[in-house]
Amino acid sequence: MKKVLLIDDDEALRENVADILGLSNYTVITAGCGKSGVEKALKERPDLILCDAVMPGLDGYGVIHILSRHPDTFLIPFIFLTGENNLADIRKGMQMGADGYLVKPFKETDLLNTIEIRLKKYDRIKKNIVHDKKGISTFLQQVNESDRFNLVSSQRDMHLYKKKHVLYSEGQRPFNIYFVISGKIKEYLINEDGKELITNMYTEGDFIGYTAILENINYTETAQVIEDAKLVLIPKSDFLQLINNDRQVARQFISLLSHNVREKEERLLNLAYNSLRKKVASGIIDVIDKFPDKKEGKPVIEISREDLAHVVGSAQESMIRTLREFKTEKLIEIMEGSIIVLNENKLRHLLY
Amino acid sequence: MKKVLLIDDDEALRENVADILGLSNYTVITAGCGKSGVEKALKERPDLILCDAVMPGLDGYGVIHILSRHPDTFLIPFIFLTGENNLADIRKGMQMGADGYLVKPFKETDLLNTIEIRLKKYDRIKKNIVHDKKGISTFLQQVNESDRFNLVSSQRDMHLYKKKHVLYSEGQRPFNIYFVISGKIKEYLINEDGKELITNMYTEGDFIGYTAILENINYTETAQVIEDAKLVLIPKSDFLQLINNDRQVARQFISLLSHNVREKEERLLNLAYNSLRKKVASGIIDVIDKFPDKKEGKPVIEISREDLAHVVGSAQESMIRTLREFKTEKLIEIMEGSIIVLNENKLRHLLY
DNA sequence: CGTCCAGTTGATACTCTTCAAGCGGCGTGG
DNA sequence: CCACGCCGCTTGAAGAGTATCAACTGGACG
Repeated sequence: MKKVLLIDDDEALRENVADILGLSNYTVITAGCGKSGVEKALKERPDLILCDAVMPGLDGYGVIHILSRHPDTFLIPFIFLTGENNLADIRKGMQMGADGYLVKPFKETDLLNTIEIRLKKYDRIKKNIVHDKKGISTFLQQVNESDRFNLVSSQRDMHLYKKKHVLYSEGQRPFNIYFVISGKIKEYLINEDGKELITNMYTEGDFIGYTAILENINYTETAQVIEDAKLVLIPKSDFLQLINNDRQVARQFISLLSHNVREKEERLLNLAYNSLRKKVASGIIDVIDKFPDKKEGKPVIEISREDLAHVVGSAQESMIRTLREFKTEKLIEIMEGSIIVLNENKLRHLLY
Repeated sequence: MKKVLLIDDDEALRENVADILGLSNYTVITAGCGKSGVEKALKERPDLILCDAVMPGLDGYGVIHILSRHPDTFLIPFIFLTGENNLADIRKGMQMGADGYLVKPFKETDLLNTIEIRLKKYDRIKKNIVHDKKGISTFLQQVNESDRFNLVSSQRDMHLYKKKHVLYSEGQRPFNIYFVISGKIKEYLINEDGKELITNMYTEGDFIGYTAILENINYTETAQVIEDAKLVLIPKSDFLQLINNDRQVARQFISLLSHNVREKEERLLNLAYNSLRKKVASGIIDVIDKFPDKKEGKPVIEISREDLAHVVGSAQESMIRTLREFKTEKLIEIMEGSIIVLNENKLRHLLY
C-alpha cells in the first residue's frame, strides 16, 4: 500500500483529499505546515508528496528545497498544489524539481491520475523493472538492486535539465555517467550531410553515457534532453569501481552489451532492406518500448515528428505520410499531435 | 628470422630450395624422408613446413596426418610440393589440412610468395595482431596472449570446412566457439523477404559465435564459410570459464563489446542516410579492414559480388554499377573478378 | 498583431530496385 | 572429346519508392 504525504494549511482540503486517497487505497499522512511536512517526510519516507505552494512560514518552495537536498527524500515524487493558474509559480516549482502540479480546485480524477502516473514512474526507478529487450539499461538497473542507493545517495548530485539541453556532444571528454530520475533523453549521431540518427533513448531508471567511459574515449555521440529531465550525476571513478570490482556485475554487463550488439544488428537489417512503412512501424514500436507512456491504457508517443523521423532514419515528410496511412488503417490515432497506438500487435508484425 | 623445414627425398631439390631460402634470410632445416621430417618438426618447431607429397616410406600425407594431430605442430603452416599438376592429389592434400601447395618445378618467386603469404597469416594468429577497429576479436586475441596456447592445444579439436559450409544457423543451440586458423567466414541475418545482411566477417585469428553463448541464448544469426577454413572448436564451458574467472579479461571484454556497439551504430548511420555510392565505398573499406589480403602491395577483395552486396546492404546489380563508377574513376581495378583497391584513402573519405 | 514553430500537404525529381537477357568459364555426363 | 547446363558476373530498360523543395495551417508567445 502506497504512502502519500499531504502538506497543506487548509484543513478542509486536507480532509477532503485524505478521504479520496483513503478510498483509493492509499495510506495518507497529513501535515498542516511546511515545517511539520518536512519532519514527517523524513520520518515516514512516503512514496509521494503533495504540497501546497503557498503556506505561512515554510512554503512549498522551501519544502522542496530542503527535501530535494536530503539523500533520503530527494527521489520521492513531489507534486505541487497551486491556488491559481499562475504559470510563473508553476514554472518556479517545476524548476526547483517538482514532478508535477495540480491547480486548485482540482477534479478527483485529475488528482488520482497525477498520483498514479508519478508513482508508476517512481516504481520504475525504485524497483528497477526489467523491460524486455531494453538492453544495457537493464543490467545497470540490476546493479542497482544492491548498490544504487549507496551509489546515488552518497553522491546525490542531482540536476534539472530543460528540454533541448545538451548533456554532452561528440568529441567531449566524459566525467560522469547520468542516471535518469525523470524525463526523456535522446542520444544521436550526425552524418556529413547533417542528418541525424537517434541511436538510443533513455527515460527514468536508465543510465546514460557509459560507453565512452568503458572504452576510455571521448564521446562519439550527442545526448540531448527531449523532455525536461531530472538526472543524478555519478562520477566516472565511482562507476568504474563498481564495474571492475564485482565479478558478477561484470558478467551481467557482458551479457547485456552483447545483447545490445544484437539489437543494433537487427536494426541494421531493418534499415538496409525494409520499406519505409516497415521502418516507421518498427520506429514506433521502438519508441513505445523505450518510453512506455500510456493514455487510457493505450501506448502513446509524445516526441516530436522530427525526432521520430530521426529514429526511423527517414525524411520527416515521408514519415508523416506513412503515419497518415497508419491512421486510415486504424493502427494509430493522432490526438493533439500525440500518436496513440491502437493496434500494437499489427504494427509489430506488419506484412509489407 | 623465420625457420622453414623442408622435407623432400630429392637431394638436388633440397639444396636448391635451401639456397634460395637462405638468400631470402630464412633459416632452413632439411629432412630427406617423412620420418626424419616429423622428428625435426617436433624438435625444431619451424615456422613453416614444405613437404613433398610423394616419398618412399612415410609420404607427405602421412606427415601431415601426424603433425596436424600433435598439439605442438598442428598450427604450423603446411605447404605441399607435388610432382605433377594432379588435381586429385592437391585436393587430397588440402583436405587433410595443408595450407597451400606448389607444383614442381616451381618458380623461385612463386616459392617465396607462397611462403611469405602463409607466414604473414600465421603471424596474425601467433602474435595476435591488433587491427584497428576490429572490435571484439581484438579482445579475444589479447586474451590469447596468455592463454590461447593452453586453450587451443589442450583441446586441439581442429576441423576443415569447405566453402559454403554452414557452421551454425539461426535458432540452433551453441555448444562451441570457433577459432579461425585460416579461411574466411561470414555471419549474416535474413529478413522476411529473404534478403541477407552480413553483420560480421571473420578470418585467421578471430573467434566466432561468442555472443549467443554470452547471452545464453540460441544463435540469432547464421555463420557460413566463404573461403575454405580451418577452425579450432573450443567448448562452451572452457570459454565461459575464461571469461568468468579473470577480472581483467572480463574488463577488456566489456570495453570491446562496447566498441562493437559503437561500430554497429556507425553502420546504422551509414545505412540510414548515405547514398549507394558511399555505402559501397564503406562496404569495400569494411571488407579490406576485416580481410587484409594484398596483391602487389594493394588491398584486394576476393569475396563474391553477392556477398559484397550483402555487406553493403543493397541489390547486387546496384552495387556492381557503383563498382563500374569507381573503376572509371581509378579508385579500384578489377582483375579476374577480384577488386583491387587503388586509392584506399579517397574511398574512405568520399565526398558524395 | 506579427512572428515563430511544428505539423502537414502537394508537386517533382531522382535514386535504386527489379526483371530480363546475355556472356564466359567450368565441371559433368554422354 | 564435346555439348550442355550451371553459376557468377554484367548490362539494359522500366517502374516504384522516397527525398526534396515549397507553400500553407494553426497555435503559442511576446
